[in-house]
Amino acid sequence: MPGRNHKKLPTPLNKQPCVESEMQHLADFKVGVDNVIFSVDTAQNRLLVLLVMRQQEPFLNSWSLPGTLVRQGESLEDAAYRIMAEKIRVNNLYLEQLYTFGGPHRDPREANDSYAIRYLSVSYFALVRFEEAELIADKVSGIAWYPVKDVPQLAFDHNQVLAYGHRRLRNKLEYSPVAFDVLPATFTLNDLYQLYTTVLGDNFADYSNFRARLLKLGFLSDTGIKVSRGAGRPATLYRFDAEAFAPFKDKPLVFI
Amino acid sequence: MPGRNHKKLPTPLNKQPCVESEMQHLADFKVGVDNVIFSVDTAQNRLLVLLVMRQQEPFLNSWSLPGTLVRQGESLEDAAYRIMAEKIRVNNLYLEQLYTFGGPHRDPREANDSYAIRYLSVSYFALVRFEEAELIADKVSGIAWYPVKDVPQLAFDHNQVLAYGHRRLRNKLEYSPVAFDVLPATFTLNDLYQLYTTVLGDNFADYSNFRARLLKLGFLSDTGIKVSRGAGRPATLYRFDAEAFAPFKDKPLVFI
DNA sequence: ACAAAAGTGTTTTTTATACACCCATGC
DNA sequence: GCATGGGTGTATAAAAAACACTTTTGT
Repeated sequence: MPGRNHKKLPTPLNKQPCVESEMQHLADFKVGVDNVIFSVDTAQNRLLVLLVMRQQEPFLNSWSLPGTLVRQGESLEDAAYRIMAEKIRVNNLYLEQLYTFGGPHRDPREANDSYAIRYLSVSYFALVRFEEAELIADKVSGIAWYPVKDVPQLAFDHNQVLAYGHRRLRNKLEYSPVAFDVLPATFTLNDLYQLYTTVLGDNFADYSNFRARLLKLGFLSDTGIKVSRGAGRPATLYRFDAEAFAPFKDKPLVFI
Repeated sequence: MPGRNHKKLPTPLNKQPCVESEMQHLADFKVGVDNVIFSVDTAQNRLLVLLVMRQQEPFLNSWSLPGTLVRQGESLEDAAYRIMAEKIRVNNLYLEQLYTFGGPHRDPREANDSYAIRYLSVSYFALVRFEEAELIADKVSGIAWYPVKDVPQLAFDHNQVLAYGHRRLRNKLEYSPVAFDVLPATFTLNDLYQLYTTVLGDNFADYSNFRARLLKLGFLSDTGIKVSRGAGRPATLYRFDAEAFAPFKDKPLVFI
């Protein structure tokens, strides 16, 4: 499990520094990139993650995070964007590296003997707008948004990767303005509030205080446009003002 | 640069799913682990990072972060702990994964043609107690604590890795109790305060408020022992009480 | 008219910040 | 006795939390 670690050091093995002759003991790797792609269905207040059905061994016909192996001349980030481009059509997205899982035997393709190629996975975390995201279902391959609450058993250690991504998402939402990457360009304060409650659970300020706090920060600009959603008073549409937000960057600001 | 990313997706290249025939286009990797090892010299109020002088090409005779290549059957974390054990003798340490740097051409051993082996680096972040850390200088290899303020040009992209590690250290210190892994088992509140100012700069609460806040949290237990350091009133030694801290775990608590 | 959704304001409590002051020791 | 580092308290400002209330729409 990634995260904190407190351990005693093994007793130092008074060994020689790494020399050429040791080359043969080094592991050879293929490097995979797996994306944890989140979106929020504001209509149904559900946090979703994108899963694909595996078309090949190992774990044929298991759901898994969309992933790929890194190609020659391709950076890790390139690979992560390639996965996105293959699975989904979006105009905006937020993407950052998550964690690298690299223990031996995490991939069954690694034969039992220790001379086989190792498979290492660098995971990326992505956030896209649900409404404008168009899934690319190439031929019969399964691809679907799953509510994170009921994801099934996944291939490899992907449940663990997902759990880690979910934790990161919660943190990101609290400490940085990623929310505005998932919402449409203009949104109501209620949309924003729903997003927060959906992802974080409703253990934070009530709507009235949430509202007051955010407006005081001053990086939401009133578009003047009102939109009516069924009964009730129409809501004003706001727009995220990146320039006005700039001064808050890298501050330990929390806007729950 | 690791961190936030907003990008347009490339236009989706309507390609086939990854099949066996593509195996030959995949990159082959050796995986390195590099550790950013910090300690704090409380006597001189300096934040230090451990550097080693490279004994081999590439970057022979450049300072670099201590690192190694991952061996067969060894996990990434194992490799990180092995580096520690080879360079330093300590009783306690904090260690966690930092970031994975994996672009092509980040290592000059990668030949110019794109068919060569790629070198990927998984960095780890470590924190040790300066006073009890004993450096292991195997034969003539250079190894030294450097004040982070004046680290020289390092091998590879290690200056970048260090910068990222430094950022993580500052965050960790603010949001989690790592400080108690670097301090001796018993310490004065001034030791703790010095540590914070050294790492974070003194842009936070004055000593009196710092003190009041921490004591109110209740996870520092008074040992009753007083210690005198030159002139002035003797200070009480405190001990970090992990059990009393437990309820604060995973809370968005900030104790600056 | 009234329910539903949006938006405003007020009160109370808690936390942050600044700073004044007392305490114990070495020299 | 006085400089030095350790420790306590108070007064003020700001932020968080709770919640009552008004406004504007659809039906």
